[in-house]
Amino acid sequence: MAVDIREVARRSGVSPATASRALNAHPNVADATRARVLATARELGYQPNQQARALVRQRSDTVGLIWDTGYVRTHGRQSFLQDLLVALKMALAETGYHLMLLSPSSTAASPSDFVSIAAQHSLEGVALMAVNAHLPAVDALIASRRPCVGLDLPVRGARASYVSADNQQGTALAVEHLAGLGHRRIATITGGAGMMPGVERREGFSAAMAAAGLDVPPEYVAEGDFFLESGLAAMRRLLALPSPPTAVFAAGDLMAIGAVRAAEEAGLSVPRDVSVVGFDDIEPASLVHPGLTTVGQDYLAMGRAAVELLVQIIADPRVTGPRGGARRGPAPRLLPGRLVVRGTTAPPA
Amino acid sequence: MAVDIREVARRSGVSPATASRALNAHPNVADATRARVLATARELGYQPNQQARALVRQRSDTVGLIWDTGYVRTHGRQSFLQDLLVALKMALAETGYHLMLLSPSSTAASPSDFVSIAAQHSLEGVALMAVNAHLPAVDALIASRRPCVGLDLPVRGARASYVSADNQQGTALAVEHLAGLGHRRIATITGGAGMMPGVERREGFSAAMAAAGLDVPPEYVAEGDFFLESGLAAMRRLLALPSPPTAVFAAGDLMAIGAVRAAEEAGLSVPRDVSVVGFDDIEPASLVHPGLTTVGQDYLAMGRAAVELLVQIIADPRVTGPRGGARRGPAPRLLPGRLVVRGTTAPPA
DNA sequence: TTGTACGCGTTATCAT
DNA sequence: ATGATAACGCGTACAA
Repeated sequence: MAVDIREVARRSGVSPATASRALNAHPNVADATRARVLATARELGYQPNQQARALVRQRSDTVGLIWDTGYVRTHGRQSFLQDLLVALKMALAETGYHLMLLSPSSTAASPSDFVSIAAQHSLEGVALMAVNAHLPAVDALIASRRPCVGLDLPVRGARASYVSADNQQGTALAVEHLAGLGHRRIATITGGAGMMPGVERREGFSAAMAAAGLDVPPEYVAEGDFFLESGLAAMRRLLALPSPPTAVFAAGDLMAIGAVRAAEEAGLSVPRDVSVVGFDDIEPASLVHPGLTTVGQDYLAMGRAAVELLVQIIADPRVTGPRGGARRGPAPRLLPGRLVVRGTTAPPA
Repeated sequence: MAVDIREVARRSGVSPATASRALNAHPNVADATRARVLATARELGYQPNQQARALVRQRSDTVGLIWDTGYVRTHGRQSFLQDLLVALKMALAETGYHLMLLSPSSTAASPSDFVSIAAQHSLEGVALMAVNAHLPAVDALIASRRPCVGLDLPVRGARASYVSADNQQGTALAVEHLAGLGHRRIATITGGAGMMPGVERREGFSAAMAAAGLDVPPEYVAEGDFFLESGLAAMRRLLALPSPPTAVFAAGDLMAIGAVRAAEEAGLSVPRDVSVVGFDDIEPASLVHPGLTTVGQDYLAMGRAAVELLVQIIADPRVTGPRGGARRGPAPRLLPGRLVVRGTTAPPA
């Protein structure tokens, strides 16, 4: 049914080798011959078999995505990651790569042996999302020198790097906005301690507050986990404080929305009684009322950056420096956030 | 670097053929031999090359997803589709299939030749999302007899079927809820005319209204396209009517949220002055204030159903009935919706 | 410039 | 029960 390269060759009156060369734009083939082969190929609707191609070329024009969606069952969706996936797909499409979704749990044999998965499919690169960066399986993957790019995940290695929001800058934007409005008692609701965005935004908050000459009492740091409920709970704790904050920076929009809800439940009005700023600018941020003031990430740009980075690492000749060169891969790409002022921030009462 | 089956065979003292049989649980192999092969395979960390495997077996344990995300650039994200993708991925992972994201535009040669794409990768099945079901490329794909499953897309064929919400039932739920509250002047904001959900919910609305003994004047049908802006615009038109509706059923949550916003902009209070019901129960539905009353879809169940359907079609021996049997594939799976009552519905003033 | 022959890693057929 | 051998479809030394 499917027409193979030998058929094309035969109908063109050349050998399969020549046909292959013609089709793959090799230099040493007569123009007339190439034209003839290309013509019959088009005519026959020839499409090279990717399996065979990958087998002999040892590459597959495919990158894999490792994304542990286990949290969905217990906590619900995470919009930003979904947006990111779409962006990744779109950016990848333009480069000609396909994207294969691998499930850490899909290999019954070795539950999370990313190295094997990648090798089995001759993946040219791997993108990682929402997995614990400290997993041995991730270390092993990086050590295997297969091109890797982390999305909001600090993977570094000879052929690995990552993209993420510039959390320091973004957080500073939020704090400056709040301070600029006149707030001095500013608290934060943090993301999970294990995730880079959580950690960096937590640290960025302290730094930005210090830069603004503001104090951060320990009780003004309420721990959350990026999901709605944790924002609700954290805000309740903050509001119960003897000296509650007049503004809150939440490390994620979902938590910020939870915080707003908690404030309203407590009989407060946002932003009159308390201001709230989020991070990410997920779709609901513009839909809730009042609209959430937040630090927006350009997820399409982030997807593009991730692909650029990955392509760059893939293209990089695997030159091992002296002594096997434990060289670092390209520098991470930090994408600046922009402040999106909506309706949850105002000067303190 | 990677260890192949011949290495395993050699170290086990058997031929590659026997090693293959042992590893693939073939019947005719001595227990002792199998044990030995399995042991050395594990010891060596042997992982079969999927390319080679797919090449010779003519199948790849991979299903493709065709999802045209072109709309993202112009209209923005569509949460429900993203949710659906996640569900698909999760369900697929449990069956051992991998999921390959194909971009209609990723093949420079033939822009949307799904048949070729599927053939090139030996895809065992293809899932379709957000593509125009009337595209010639889709017809060709179905005609190629490659197992297909549409997600909210009415693809039918010998080896093709689809899953979708039971739009008739879901819409009836919404209308009955509204009628039960005492509303009689109920309008609808429709989805795109080209998409199945839009069409079916439009028709379901008329049917449900008729069943409730209510009239639907033509001006009570405002056309939208599932995106927020269209909901806003449609609601403005409805409210400008000489005799505006007291309740509105929007075919999608985003449009419903837009409708609520338009009502508020017009100085109306929801649900006191006008009630609004949506469809899908996307994440923002529970986040907006007041919470959106809507017809909830279980997206995880839908993903599972899609995978079950696809697996069923794949497993089905391609028995062609008499005369080449243009038999229909399995019946579509319609998933019932459930009414999620939140804060945008109340009895008419 | 072109053709021959081999190998990529695996499974399937047919002997034994 | 096991082993040799031949595919699967393609790219690429090497020879011509």
